[in-house]
Amino acid sequence: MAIKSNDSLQPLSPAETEILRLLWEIGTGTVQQIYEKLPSERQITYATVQTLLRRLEKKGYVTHTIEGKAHVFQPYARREQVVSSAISSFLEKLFGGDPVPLVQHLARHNQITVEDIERLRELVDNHDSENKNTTDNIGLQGE
Amino acid sequence: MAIKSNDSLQPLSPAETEILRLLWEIGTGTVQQIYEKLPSERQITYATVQTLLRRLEKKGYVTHTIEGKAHVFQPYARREQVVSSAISSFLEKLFGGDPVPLVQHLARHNQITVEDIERLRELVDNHDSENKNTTDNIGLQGE
DNA sequence: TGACATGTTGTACAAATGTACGATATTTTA
DNA sequence: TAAAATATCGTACATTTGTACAACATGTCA
Repeated sequence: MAIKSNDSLQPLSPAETEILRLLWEIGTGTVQQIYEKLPSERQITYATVQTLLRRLEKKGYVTHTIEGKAHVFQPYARREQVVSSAISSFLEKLFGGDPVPLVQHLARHNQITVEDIERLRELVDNHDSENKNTTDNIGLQGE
Repeated sequence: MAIKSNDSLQPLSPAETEILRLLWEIGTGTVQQIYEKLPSERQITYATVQTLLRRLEKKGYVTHTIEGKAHVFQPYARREQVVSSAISSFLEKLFGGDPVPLVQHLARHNQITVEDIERLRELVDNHDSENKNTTDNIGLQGE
């Protein structure tokens, strides 16, 4: 079966996201390798990981080449894009698209530190010099 | 049917989250009112909103009282808690639990401004004086 | 080269999700 | 008070999701 064409990916389910993330981490890998990378509390079988990878491929998020008898998977869709759209739809559902409450929540719960924020500020500052008018850009636009 | 007891809520689906958020916004409301609050692009029927509210109630996220012939719904689970757990599981799947890449992404894409970050810093700073040792608290712990 | 180990494929299947219709009950209102 | 409007309730139903087994294929190693 042909994989889905690259543009406009089908939605990623949570379990699929989890697997895709592991693949991003190792760059490229077999079912085995991904399976092994699962935290031990995560009790699913090899077969399940395999199914998830099959689905990811069908949806156009990964591809594979064959090496020996095993499939070697690698990410296919651009990570940046996948992450973007995951964040967008998450923000949309939970906060109507406004990212600020999300970040506030993280700050309040000490999940980001002063240092993190310091670093962020530099990030935004630099970005600013290339893209003016960052100041009032709140929220997501396209929907 | 009895609603689920308050502790350890069942998972929220995206569509349910969307509806619950609207209810949070208006505080209290009938199916009608929530239905009307949906963005016009969101093409679902009154009946669907109703079903979603029924499911939210069954899962313990909302309750209702009766007013005239209509049900008036209101949030039941603590918003803070719901948001927390939604963010946690989102972060878990997409970034293995680390919130920093998420915030970085938002910063890079100009979805949070320098001002936002400034405000955040104050937030964290104040928090710091009450809870020492925020400095190296990165990521989520419990899993 | 043949048995063993390890992969993949086909398939399954219950539960959750998204969506909504039709019947029935109950207010309103003319 | 009868009809119109509006709710709820029961139910349905196609998909997607999470999970996994059994059968079959194929490298690999003794």
